[in-house]
Amino acid sequence: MTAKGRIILHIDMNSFYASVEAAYQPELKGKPVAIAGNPEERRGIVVTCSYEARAYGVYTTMNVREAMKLCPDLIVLRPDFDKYRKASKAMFDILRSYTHLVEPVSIDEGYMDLTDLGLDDPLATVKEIQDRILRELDLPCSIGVSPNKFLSKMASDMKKPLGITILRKRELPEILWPMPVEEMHGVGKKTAEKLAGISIHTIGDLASAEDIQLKALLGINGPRLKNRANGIDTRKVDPDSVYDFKSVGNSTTLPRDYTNQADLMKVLEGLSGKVSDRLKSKDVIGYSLSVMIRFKNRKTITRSMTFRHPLFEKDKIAGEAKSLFLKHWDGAPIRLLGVTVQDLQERSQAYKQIDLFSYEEDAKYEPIDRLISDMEKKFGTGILSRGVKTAANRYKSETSFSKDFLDKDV
DNA sequence: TCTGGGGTCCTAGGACCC
DNA sequence: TCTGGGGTCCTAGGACCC
Repeated sequence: MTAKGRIILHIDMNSFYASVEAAYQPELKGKPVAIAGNPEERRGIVVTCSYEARAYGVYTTMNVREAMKLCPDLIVLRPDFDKYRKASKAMFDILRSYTHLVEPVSIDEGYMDLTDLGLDDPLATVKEIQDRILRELDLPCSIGVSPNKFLSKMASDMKKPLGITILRKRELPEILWPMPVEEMHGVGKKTAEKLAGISIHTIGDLASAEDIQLKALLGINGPRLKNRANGIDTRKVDPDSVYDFKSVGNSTTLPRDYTNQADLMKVLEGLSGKVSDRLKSKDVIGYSLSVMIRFKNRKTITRSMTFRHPLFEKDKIAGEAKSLFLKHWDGAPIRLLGVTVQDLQERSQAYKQIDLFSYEEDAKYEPIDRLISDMEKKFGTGILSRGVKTAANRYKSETSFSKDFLDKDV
């Protein structure tokens, strides 16, 4: 049987932020470098570090002061995301010069599908890609090559930095199956613990586990992980997936725990402003809002609300975020606040809905609960029920929210 | 080891509809 | 009045990833 599998690549930039800094400042090369927040603040943690720093035991999420104890010569730089975004774009431009089937996953990694290029020697092309990124941008990457996304992702992780790893299906028993199951992409600490409970310790154990048992333990994720362990993954490389944002949020750990309401309101305003700016620059609007609250003891809650009218203006987002926060705050010291807008839609798609629902000036921008109570006053209590909410959502893009709509059999 | 900020996807219960 | 089954929406939380 001829191998008619696909040729999927996973490109993973090596210690990306640190490498970008070294590309800008060659004197950093060969030195222990960490990108981190301010060590004076509790936010001061290592975001990325060079391989030289890792040799000292420095790792991502480590406190900067901890890191400097381990490595006194550590060069600590503040992150410069504009720089990283620019480098990322240049990197993806190189990938796209081969095929449009490039799917960015994050700022420093992505997938490519080379199948349809009909290459005689795919490996030569893979080497060329790695080489060009290194020569043209001065940035190292590791590349995994296999018939699907999952295996390529696993493969790119196997040789760093500057590795190229080819993973063929027939090699799975030898290469993949002996690995601890927690090294599988998609298996974290909790899942690994659960799996250990039914004596699954390696990827091979998972590959031969009972479907029913996995489903009972992990839900639909169980059989999916088992498939991956067997090298089965049918996900396509989708160049458009980057444009499907599901949410836009900003959060911040406060310099100290706050209890003063005015201070907290200021923070929420700042976060709302950032979210609003980002929504506008992406040209999207949202229909629900959630506020994340982390207390002194690190316990974290989220409180959310769905709206009839789109959110994108700073004042609107801030107003709703504040009232949502105040509704659930008892004065306890706060460590972190976050504001996120979800249920996004392209702004161009949204104009008609704004029109449909502005049947009444003061109903504009009201959350549905208030809108409904207003309408009950107008049309009588009997006519409206909770079901109207569901129905309104179902029909929101097809019909107008008017007396006509209320007369419909819903 | 006591720790950031950006996300995605899944689960589960209550309320409701048909 | 009690009964069932399929489904959606909303909210909250958890696991995971980079």
